[in-house]
Amino acid sequence: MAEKAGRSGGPRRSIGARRNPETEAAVLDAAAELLLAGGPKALSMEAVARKARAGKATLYRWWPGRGALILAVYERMKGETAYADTGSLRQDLVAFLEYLMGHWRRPVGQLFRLIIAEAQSDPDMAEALDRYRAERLAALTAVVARGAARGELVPGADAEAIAEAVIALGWLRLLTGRTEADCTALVGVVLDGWVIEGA
Amino acid sequence: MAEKAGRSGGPRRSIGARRNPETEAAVLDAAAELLLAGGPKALSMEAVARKARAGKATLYRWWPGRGALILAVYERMKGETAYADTGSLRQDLVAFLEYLMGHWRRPVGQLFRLIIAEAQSDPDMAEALDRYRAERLAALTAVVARGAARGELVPGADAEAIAEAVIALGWLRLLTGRTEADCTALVGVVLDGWVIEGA
DNA sequence: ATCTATCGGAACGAATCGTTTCGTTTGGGT
DNA sequence: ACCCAAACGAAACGATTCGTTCCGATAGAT
Repeated sequence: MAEKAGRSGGPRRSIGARRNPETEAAVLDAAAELLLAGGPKALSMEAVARKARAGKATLYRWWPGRGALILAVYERMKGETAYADTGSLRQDLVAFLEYLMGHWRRPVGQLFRLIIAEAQSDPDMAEALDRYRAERLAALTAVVARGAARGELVPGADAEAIAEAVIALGWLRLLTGRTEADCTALVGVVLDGWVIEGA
Repeated sequence: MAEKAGRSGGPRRSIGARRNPETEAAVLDAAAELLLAGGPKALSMEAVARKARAGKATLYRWWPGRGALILAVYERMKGETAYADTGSLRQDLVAFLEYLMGHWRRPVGQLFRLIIAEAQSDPDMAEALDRYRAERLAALTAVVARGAARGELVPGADAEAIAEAVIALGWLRLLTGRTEADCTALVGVVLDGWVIEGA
């Protein structure tokens, strides 16, 4: 199933001197399905080309290698991350972490694990991951800073350091297959020292 | 260099119906040198066998695959982790994290990154990593609990959660290539909420 | 003395890699 | 209207690695 041979059943042909969107979609579909079905090592350029009924030349024309293909699949799968604004920093962070963990319990989590793994040996992947991480860290730092501006934290609290600690816990849990977690407790460990409960 | 052909220059032969320690040493040396020189992807069973002047049959006889070989190299490289006992929990944790970061700045850190990466797709490696992680978590939890027993923490502090948060920060820094860090600040983020400074 | 497990070496089929070539299709520039 | 250029699928290439399987030689174990 899902061999993606186009609606007509026939093979996709060139649509002229420009990129065929159907081909791109078929390739990314095939790559995603391979990841889902057989895990990371099932994703070979060879297998993707076969399943997508695409030529390897076409693959290498648009995606320099395995890493680029994985990133493209990820970019397509990940949606927009929502950052709650409940008025309580603690609740905001718990909501973020619960969203993150729930997100990672789905196939996209397996994909992100693979990206982190690839980044340990592929410089391009490492750079892409670092950009993404910095982007997320900045967003979460803003959440913490917003809470601090509301006077929820003791003076001198380092918003970025707190955000990084929350993210670090998320990564550790993801990489060790423990995304079922009490997010309230996890946030509490990091936050309890800095929050002003009553006032 | 370091082609490890034995002291006499000739090839190693069987020493009878038992394992040849020279062969084991030569294989692990070769694997470690390949990792150091060419990175993770340079470590293939083929290359190790070539450099160690060993038969592939010999490799597969003792190490089921790439993962087992990597683990064996790691077991051989990692020394005993020392857990300081300064009388101050904060100083103990800072010392631990500084030791860890310093440790990981050396080649063994690159190796540990590779192990984490492999564990994301290799179940055997994942299990081995989980055992190791649990072992280290228990040891660091003991350090925190020791401090709590001395009355350094507020009542109700979760020693294991605090230890896990410290480890999580270490992992995040390792995986994102930022092992140069202010360990005092990192520990502070997690610990400041729980420590009783004066008393 | 025989048994047995080890050793290095070589070869095997299979899979994947990255590149290249080919013929076909068709939009866009001239 | 015409033709070039680019994209397409398909196939083949040599190279590399994988995991397995033979082989003859070695030497401790029984």
